[in-house]
Amino acid sequence: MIKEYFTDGLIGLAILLSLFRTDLDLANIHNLINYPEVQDIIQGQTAAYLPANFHHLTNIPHAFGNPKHLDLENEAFSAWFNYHGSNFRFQGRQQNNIEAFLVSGPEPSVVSVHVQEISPPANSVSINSTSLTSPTLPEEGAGSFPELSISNSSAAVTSTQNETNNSAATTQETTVVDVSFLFNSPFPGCNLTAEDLELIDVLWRQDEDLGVGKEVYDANLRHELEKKQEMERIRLQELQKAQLLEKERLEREKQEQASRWLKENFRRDGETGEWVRQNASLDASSFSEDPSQAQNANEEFSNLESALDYFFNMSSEVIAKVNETESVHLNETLENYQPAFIPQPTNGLELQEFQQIDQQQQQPLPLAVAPVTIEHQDSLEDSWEGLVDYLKLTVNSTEDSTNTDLAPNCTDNSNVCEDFFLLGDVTNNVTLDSSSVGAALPMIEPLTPEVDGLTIQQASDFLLHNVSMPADTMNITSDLESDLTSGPVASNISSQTNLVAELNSSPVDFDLSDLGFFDNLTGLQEQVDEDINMSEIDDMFHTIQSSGASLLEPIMELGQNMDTLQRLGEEMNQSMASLGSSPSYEDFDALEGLEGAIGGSEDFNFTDNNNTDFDHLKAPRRQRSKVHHLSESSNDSGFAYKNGLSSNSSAGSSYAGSPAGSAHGADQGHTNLNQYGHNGRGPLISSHNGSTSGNGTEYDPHGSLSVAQHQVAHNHTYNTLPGQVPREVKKYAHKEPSRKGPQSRDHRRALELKVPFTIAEIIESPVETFNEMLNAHKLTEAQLSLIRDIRRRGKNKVAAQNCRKRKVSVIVNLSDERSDLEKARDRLMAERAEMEQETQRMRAKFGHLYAHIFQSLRDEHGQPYDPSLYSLQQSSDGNVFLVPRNVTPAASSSDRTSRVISAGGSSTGPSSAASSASSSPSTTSSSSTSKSGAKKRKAFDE
DNA sequence: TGACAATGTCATCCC
DNA sequence: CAGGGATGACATTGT
Repeated sequence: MIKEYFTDGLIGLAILLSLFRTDLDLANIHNLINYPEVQDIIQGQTAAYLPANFHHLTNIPHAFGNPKHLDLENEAFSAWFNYHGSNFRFQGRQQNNIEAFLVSGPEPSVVSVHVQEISPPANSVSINSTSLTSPTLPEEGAGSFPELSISNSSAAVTSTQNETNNSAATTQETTVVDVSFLFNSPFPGCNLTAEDLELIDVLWRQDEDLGVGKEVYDANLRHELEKKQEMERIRLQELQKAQLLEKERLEREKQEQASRWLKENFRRDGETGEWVRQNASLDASSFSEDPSQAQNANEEFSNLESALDYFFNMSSEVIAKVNETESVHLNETLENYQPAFIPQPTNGLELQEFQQIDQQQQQPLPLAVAPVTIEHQDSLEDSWEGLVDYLKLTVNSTEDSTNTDLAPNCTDNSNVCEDFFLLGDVTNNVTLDSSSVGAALPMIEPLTPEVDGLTIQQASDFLLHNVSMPADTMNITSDLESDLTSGPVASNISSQTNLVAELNSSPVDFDLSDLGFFDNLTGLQEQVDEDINMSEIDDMFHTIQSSGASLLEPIMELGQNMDTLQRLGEEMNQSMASLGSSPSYEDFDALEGLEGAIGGSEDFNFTDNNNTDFDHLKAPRRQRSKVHHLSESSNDSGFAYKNGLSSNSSAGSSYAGSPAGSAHGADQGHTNLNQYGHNGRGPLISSHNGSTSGNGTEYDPHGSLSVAQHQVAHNHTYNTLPGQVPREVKKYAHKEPSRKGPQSRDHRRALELKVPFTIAEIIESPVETFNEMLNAHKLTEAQLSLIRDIRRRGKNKVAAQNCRKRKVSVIVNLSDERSDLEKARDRLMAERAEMEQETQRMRAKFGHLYAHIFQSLRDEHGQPYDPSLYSLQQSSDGNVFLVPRNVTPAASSSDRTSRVISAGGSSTGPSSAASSASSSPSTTSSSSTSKSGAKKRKAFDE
């Protein structure tokens, strides 16, 4: 509807605004302009649906190179506008009132991360009102886009200055406002006045205050940096490829050697497929555990175990390669090929730590092999059995990715990682040391080919977020793993996740994670190391279950947005539920009772397979019971229920015709409901004759028709032992004649009137037969009436019985549904509580990390930022920004922003004060309290 | 003997 | 339209 409205009514206005390239706020046009339709028209198709995200500077360098980009919050423009006292009212977009963002440049410290600032002119104290923002648009070129310069003075600027200004304008999201229609004096060639430069300098100084490096703004510097990094990346990739090729070649050779050795010394049993030693003389030598035998390549396979072990290791490596993950298997191979994988020690400390990790990871392999090989070296049989056992063990360990082998090592590994993080924490610096980054990359990249792009991207991106977020992701992953481990997951999954947690060098503990989180601000190697683990985890989960893999998908994306933390928890819980981590054991209660009640029905034996899948269990159960009930109802009474109730209430048909159900006495009557609840749902094997009358009364037809139709051995003897005769059967068997009632009355009357048919014949015979019977005999009117009444009453009696059975079954079903719903409710409530707990935990962790990061930030004076004035915000793409909080105009007098603005000369009082009262997108509600008309977004948020 | 459950019967609706 | 199923209401029977 909105679209229609705008396309019909406001399209003209949008086009006009597009021509003006302004977002003048005339009569609340501001709101209209922000509609996507209008933005679409003004800025282009894609820009309209992208929120003006000013945080994408590095990722989208030319996000604001859009010549149509609207920015009237630019304070310079505002100053100009206020100076001219225009009637126009410019309204800033509150959600864009980001005044600062924290970046960390390649310089080793925050303070030094600054651009080569342009020395401001001496007369820059007050900005000439006519010097407006730079309208330059580097993308468009100077001449191709004759933008406004309000200044009529076409002050000559040097080309260098112009270029610099272009860069500055680009990165500072300079307001592009074409107000030439106001002055009819378009600025030719984007030449800037000296005042423009002064303003730009002022703005730059603002940026410097907030620790913005020039390279962030300067596209040329950025491009150079990216080029350099790209070349380095290519070089590393080539080196890595060469190493991989070498490694593969060595592996192939070794595999061939192992195969050759196996063929020489063993033969494969054609029947069993087992490896049998060809020559017993090998026993003594080849199965000894003399370590000296494993010196050369051939001797490495001096015993079958080692050869097969190598094979399995190879298979593990293949798995690892397929997953494109450098997992523990690869680390195992490092034991043999370590020289090929040791990177150039550009950073001694880090390399030392890295090697420590490697050594830690390499330890378990011999530990795992040794006991097995020692154990089976006595005789051929023993060796054979041992081989089989070992194969099992090896297979298991292969499938589990040597989780058991790594188990004793994980703690040490974690400790190493912890130390690793702690070492990184020593620097305690927000910025990235380019040298350390460069040192870390060649170390890690050979092991992390799949994170290559990520690494390079992050190496080229010095924003705080890009180094912090993966760590955050890892922390979450650690939480996930811990939760999975602690959760009631199946044992194998649990072990897998344990392994994942072990493989993940990132400590699960919060404090350790915290350290890891922050240390990622100072170095990339930890992050990349964790990326390795992320890949490992991802692949692990792929190998565990697809649902498990689905767990990690959102996790990987989670690093993009901290807001998804809670969502992750929910997804995690859901996935855990889907994994069967929360099996609904209570659902088996009914089944178990049912199984016991049905007494030998094989259809429900599937409950023995320990299938914990709730849905898969319940669906067949209900289907089968329904099928049985339907057949039962048709068999039992011979009635085909026509109404809609039949399908649902047919469950009660199991109760139909049951002597236990129909003829039990008062002693059982009180427990009817529960009795039916268990008994009425199963496929009842009726032991009675399956008569339609069902309760064995005197006129129970026991007809041949019914008997012929109901040969199914239904057992309606509920709650009776196999050899026990049901009480009701006994009762009716012996007490039928004693029962006084309508049946006997009809029978008596029939006898009195000498009706030549039995009651059963009257009732059970089909209509045709019944009519033939009547026609075949000469019957009086009284006899005919009695016969018809008997038939009617008999039919109705059966119908009443069935009706009552159905009623009971409906009640039972409703009761069961209620019970199920109650159980589901309890389960959901428990899950909810669990998720809330998890959410709280995540919140607490987030708060802690937030505080940790915030306290680590320093301004240009080395002073920490005031948490009351600044806050860390994260955009949707994962960028983390330091943005000022919404402060009151009085408080903003001491604010840096306002200080800069006053130095810029645009001292328009309320305007400048309000300009500092900007807010982040997440605090727009609070920012709405400030004066809306005069708010302006800081120009340096790009 | 009354309460209660089971069952039968009737009336009615509906197919 | 008759036969018969379904069902509410009531009656009957047995415990």
